[in-house]
Amino acid sequence: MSRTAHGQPAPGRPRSESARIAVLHAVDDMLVEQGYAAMTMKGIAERAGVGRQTVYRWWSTKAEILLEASTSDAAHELDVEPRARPADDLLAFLEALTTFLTTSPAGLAYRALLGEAQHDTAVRELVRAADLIGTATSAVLARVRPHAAAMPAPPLAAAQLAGPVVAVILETGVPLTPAQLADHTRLLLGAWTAGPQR
Amino acid sequence: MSRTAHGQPAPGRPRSESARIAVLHAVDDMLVEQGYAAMTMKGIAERAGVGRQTVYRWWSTKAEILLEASTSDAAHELDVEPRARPADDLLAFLEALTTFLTTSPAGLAYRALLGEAQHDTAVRELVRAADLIGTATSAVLARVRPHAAAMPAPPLAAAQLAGPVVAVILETGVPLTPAQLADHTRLLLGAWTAGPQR
DNA sequence: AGCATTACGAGGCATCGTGTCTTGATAATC
DNA sequence: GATTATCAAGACACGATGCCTCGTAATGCT
Repeated sequence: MSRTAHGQPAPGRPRSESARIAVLHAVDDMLVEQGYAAMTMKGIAERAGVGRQTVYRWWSTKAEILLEASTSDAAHELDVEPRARPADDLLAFLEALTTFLTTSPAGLAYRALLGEAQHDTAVRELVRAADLIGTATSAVLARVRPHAAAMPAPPLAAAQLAGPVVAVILETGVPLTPAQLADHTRLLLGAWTAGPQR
Repeated sequence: MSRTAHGQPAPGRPRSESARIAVLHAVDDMLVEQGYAAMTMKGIAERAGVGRQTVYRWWSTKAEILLEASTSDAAHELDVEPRARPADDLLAFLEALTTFLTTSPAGLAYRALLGEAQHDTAVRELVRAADLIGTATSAVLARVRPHAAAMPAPPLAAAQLAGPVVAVILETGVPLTPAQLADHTRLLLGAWTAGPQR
């Protein structure tokens, strides 16, 4: 349980860690009930039954709370069961990624954070440091790499695999279809397996 | 010069189109001077030497103004000169896209809009309707398609080409390197040319 | 030219969110 | 049982929003 950023959380020890947990639960609930835009620091405090100063004591922005509230869920949802065939492995991951970004509360939170990151440097650092999608993508790629001799280095390969999925959702809100995901993995895996075509 | 959304801009015709232009110029300037986050409707009006009501008369949100102010610049910057070889054509486009998203004022505006779109449905519709990146990408792909027999249908192909570039910038703020862009185009073009590897 | 219409700049207004500060109650430590 | 410090609650100043009202000036129609 990191103390988040904000410096140390105060000299005295927290009388109740439960205040932190109440806030995180409140944020979880409010996110699905009213969405990110309608969430306010004041509203979070009231919903959590907590003083406003208590919220500010541990987090300095909505983004920090949201990230802490959704990180573990996100990591769990993007950690797909390995499949025997590489193509199935990649496809299962991309489908999980799509579900995450379009329907999961944690995914919606992540998209909101990604949005804030575009005009707030501090949030950008938070998102980059968490790197939820990059980490999950790399895990899958590590399993597939032995079967794909021509796969580029991790950063580019991860971008090639997940980038199209992420970008389309961020730009339009509508994900690639399962058929498109299948075509994408097939083409990419083919290129990674076959080697450069000069 | 479209009248933007907002319904009709009012029954009477604009006494001076110059008010609109002043606002658009002010937004352009303020975007580079203070960034999107610091921009306010009040500030825009004052900077443009215009009453606040005048701003609200023609645009209902900051996002609408920003989109109108940067659309033509964006389209121009993403319209790259065709190259003889398909690989060069794709690479030149991706480099232009990278420059656009990381250094151009219009590109920064577009990223800010993309950010807002993640928690504002109305903005999402605006961005989707404009579809600046998708349009530019499709134009390039149309030139390359004759040389790439196995290229998927336009929506997927566009996502495969531009998605990784866009996603990495949105997620980290740091673009793919020129070398990575070159590797990406080479691999993609190879896969599109060679056909499915089953 | 003259009149009605309507946008215009300026700024007041209520409302809301933010982040800080204060208060009185409550729990932990000695 | 006294001291200390956290806590919930809410007051506060500030800034942004979007609406509304002025008096003014430009436009369209006759």
